[in-house]
Amino acid sequence: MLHLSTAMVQRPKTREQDSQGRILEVVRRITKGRVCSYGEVARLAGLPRRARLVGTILKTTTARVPWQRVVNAQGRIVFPIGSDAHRRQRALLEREGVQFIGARIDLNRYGWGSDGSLDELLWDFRKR
DNA sequence: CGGTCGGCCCGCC
DNA sequence: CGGCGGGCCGACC
Repeated sequence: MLHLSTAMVQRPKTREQDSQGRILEVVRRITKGRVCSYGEVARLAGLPRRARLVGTILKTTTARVPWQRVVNAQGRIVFPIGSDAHRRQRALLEREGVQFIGARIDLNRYGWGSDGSLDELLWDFRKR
């Protein structure tokens, strides 16, 4: 399991960097074959109501994180259907076993949190 | 189901 | 400092 300290190799100085670190840390932990919404990632990172920031960070970061596992609260890829980005994200998700119904993912089935690893995350955060 | 409307809050002019 | 818009969200029609 990834230890928290490994994700913080570069200690954040500003609040912005801190937020970014926390968000990327949560995204990194989303289990393969699961998805999580922007808003949920924000909440888990301790940044409620910052869904848009999650999007901004995923767009700009160069860090290798499983960005494809973040979708909107309706279980849909945010990129326009037909765009390269949309196809790319969908292909990555399908490759890890996530099924689509039309353009939608059933969050009750593939939403992160129904597989136990989320409990580990919360436990880790509580220990800090 | 799809469309709109605020609300959100920071990042970037 | 003031405005604007974003890989969003929930409520509502």
